[in-house]
Order: sequence, then structure tokens, then C-alpha cells
Amino acid sequence: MISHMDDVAGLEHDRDRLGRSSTAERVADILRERIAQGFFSPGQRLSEEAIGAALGVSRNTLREAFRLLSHERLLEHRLNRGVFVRVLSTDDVADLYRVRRVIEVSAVRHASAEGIAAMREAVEDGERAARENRWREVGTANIRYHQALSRLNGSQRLDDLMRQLLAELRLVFHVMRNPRSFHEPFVARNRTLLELLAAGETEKAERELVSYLDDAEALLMEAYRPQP
Amino acid sequence: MISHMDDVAGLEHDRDRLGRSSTAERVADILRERIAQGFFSPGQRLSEEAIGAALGVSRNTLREAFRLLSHERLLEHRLNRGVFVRVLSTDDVADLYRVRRVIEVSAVRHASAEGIAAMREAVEDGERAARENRWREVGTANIRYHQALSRLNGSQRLDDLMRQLLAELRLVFHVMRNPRSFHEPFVARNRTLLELLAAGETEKAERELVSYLDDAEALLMEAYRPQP
DNA sequence: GCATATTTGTCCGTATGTATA
DNA sequence: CTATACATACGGACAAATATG
Repeated sequence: MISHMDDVAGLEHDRDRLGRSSTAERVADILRERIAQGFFSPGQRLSEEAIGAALGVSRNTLREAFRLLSHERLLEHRLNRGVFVRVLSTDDVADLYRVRRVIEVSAVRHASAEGIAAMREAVEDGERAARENRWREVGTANIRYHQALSRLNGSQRLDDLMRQLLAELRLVFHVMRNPRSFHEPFVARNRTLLELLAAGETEKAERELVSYLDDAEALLMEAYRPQP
Repeated sequence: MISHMDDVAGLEHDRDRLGRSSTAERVADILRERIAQGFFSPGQRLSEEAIGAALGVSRNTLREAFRLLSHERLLEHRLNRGVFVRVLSTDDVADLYRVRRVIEVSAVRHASAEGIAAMREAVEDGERAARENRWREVGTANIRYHQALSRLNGSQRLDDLMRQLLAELRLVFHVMRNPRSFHEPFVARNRTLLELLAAGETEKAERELVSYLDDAEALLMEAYRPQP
């Protein structure tokens, strides 16, 4: 019943969630979640027919959902070939970290008390999850931490960009076979950066952040070597 | 003949341009250009039927083009109401300038010889156009100048963001009744910033840039007062 | 407030073009 | 080179929402 012929990555479980605002957006929400959680792997082709049937929507509607996700760079649209889950190149990863440096370094210079409080919550959630060996939640808290950091800029558009950017990076995180070794070092460094900001040590914080991002990028690149 | 019943803002003139890659993208290119040049005004509703007929494409294809432009924030999609040319609020303008400050200030810190050369070309084009009172081209050169500045960051994603951001700002530029008074002061300031960068005066350049953007924003806000 | 006309949202069937085995 | 599978694009249909009188 759960896995009959038309089922695609368990999509039929989401079928009942179709009932609110715009159909295409709801389909996009479902697919976005599936991609983030790794049910669809980078490079995999998403068939219009199979997914449309599994979700019970027409191909026209599904194509609109594909468009949405293509513009978030989670899917890649190749003309007359179909849509594929995005495969990030090492150049893509490098570019994502260039953008992170620009946004997050700027955020450090706009630090405010309320903003820092939101970061503190994320740090503590991460520390708690780490103590209990829930490494996936450590990763989630880490993303929340960097979103809170980005929010110091006070710009909705930069928040959106950051959210999209971190969603893209999750495509890469799935290649890390050992989530603990990837997340563990940054639990303490999130705390370090936070306390530097709280103490008003802007320049030290900026240096720590740049080194933090350099190290994270290097770690990711190392694990990502095999791919093109 | 030029203006018969089905004609919408002269769209039929673009009909022969339909012949290359993906139809929806080509339609989006045409509409994007029309919006940038002010043929469609902010707040105006774009009828699926009228434009589809004018361009000779089906509603499904046109809707895909609308999606593309909605995600570039040039169009706004209201459920069951249709798509409208985006109307920027003063908050939107403020946010756009916040993003510009982050990206362009960061760019100043990444200045390189080749990048500065591209900026110099744009400056000289602008100065030439200003001497010959071609104020619209002054505006175009100014946009090229800031794109070249942004490119100093060395990030494709930031370039894309900047391009989109400047396209959004053009929605606002159309409310300026006197393009000369808006563009003229910045011809000289573009030159000033360029020479500071070329001389390696990074800190002075950063201060000049921030003051530049503050002034531009204030000027725009002033002209934009009436709207919500 | 009601009834009608218009427009969008969604789906379907089909013909054509394109890539790949 | 042929065959197959698939995406692209069209046109028509109907329901639902909205605008208009």
C-alpha cells in the first residue's frame, strides 16, 4: 500500500496536504522538503508524469512548481531534457561561500542586542543537541544560527537570499557521510563568535567569522572532491 | 495598422523576435524589456488573454513567462486576480538600498586592477552621454558602472542579485519626472569613487560610496513621496 | 445585496520537436 | 538511422473567484 507502482519517494503521503492556497506552490513546498531531506538526490531526474501522478496534479501545474524550484536553484531545467535535482560543482560551493562572507561579515558590523539574543537561542539549541548526540538537529540549529546572524543586516532581501543559499548548501551536506565530524567543531565556534559580538569586539568577531567560513568551506570541499 | 485592436503596448512589433530558445523565456525577455522601458507602468494589470493574443502564444506558455518575472520581483501575482507590474513601497526602496550598501561596500574592499578598468569604461560612457545631454544613456551607463563595481566581489550570485536589484530600481526611476536632475550629480561622483579605488584609498572610497548611496536613496525617496 | 460577465486556476488531449538508446 | 521516450507548446474546457452593473 505504501509502495505501489505510482509511488515516487513516498509522495502519496503528502497527497492530503494538497488543499490550501495555490496548488503549484503547495507542490513546490512538498518537493522542496523532499529535496532538503535527501529523498531526491542531486542529479536525479524528476519525471513530470510520475510525480504528477503521485501527487494527483496535472503536468501544467507541476511545471509551474518546477519553475519555482528552478528559480531557487534547487532544480535545474535543461531544455527538452526535463528537470533534475541540482548538482553543485565545486565552483558553486566556492561561490556560495563568497556570498556568505559578504553577507555575514556585513552582519557582524550591524550587530544589535535583540539580534544577538536570537543567535544565542540557536547556539544553545545546538549545544543541547550536541550533548545528546543528535547531529542532525545540530545541523538545523547551525542553519538557524546563521540565519539569525544574517538578520542583523536588517534586510528582508538578504534574509531571503541567505535562506535560499543555505537550502542550496544542504544539497552538498548530504554527501558528508559523517555528520558529526562536520558539525561538531562549529558548535563551540558558534559560541565563540556569539560572545565576541555580545562583548562588542567587532574586529575580532570579523576575523573569527572569516576563518570560520574558510574552514567550513575547506572541510566541505574535501568531502566533495570526487564530484565534478 | 500599428495600433489595431489586439495591440498591447506595441507588443506585436516583437512578434518576429519569437524564434529562438524556450518560448516562455523569450516572452519573459520581451516583457522584461517593456517593463524596464516603462511601456507597462507599476500597478498595471497584465491580461493573460490580451498579451497572449498580442504575442501569439498560449495562456499556459504566457503564465510560465509571468512566473519567471514574478520571481524577479518585476511582476506581482495576486491569487485569482492576475499579474500586475510591481509597485514598490518606500520600504522596498529602503531595503534595496540596504542590500546595495552591503554588496557595494564589500566590492570596494575587493577592488582589483581589471575590475576597475571595466568601471572606468562605464564612467567615461556616462561622462560622454552627459556632455551630449543624453540623460537616458547616462542612466544606463550608471547602471553598468554599479554592475562593474559589484563584479569586484567575484561572485556570480552577487552579480545576479545586483542585476535583479537594479532592474527593480528602474521601476522607481520612472517616477522621476526630470532624469537630468537625478542623474547629473552622480556622473562626477562615479568618477570620484573610481579614482579613489584606482589610488588604493579603500577607506576614503568606502566613505564616499556610503554617502553616495545615502544621497541617491534620499533623492529617490523625495520624488517617491506621493505613493504608498 | 444580487445577478451577470469577465478572468483566472486547473486539467486534459494532442501535435510537434528533441534527445538518447 | 530508426525507434522510443519525453518535454514543449497549443487549444479547448470547465470550475471558481472576482469584477461589474
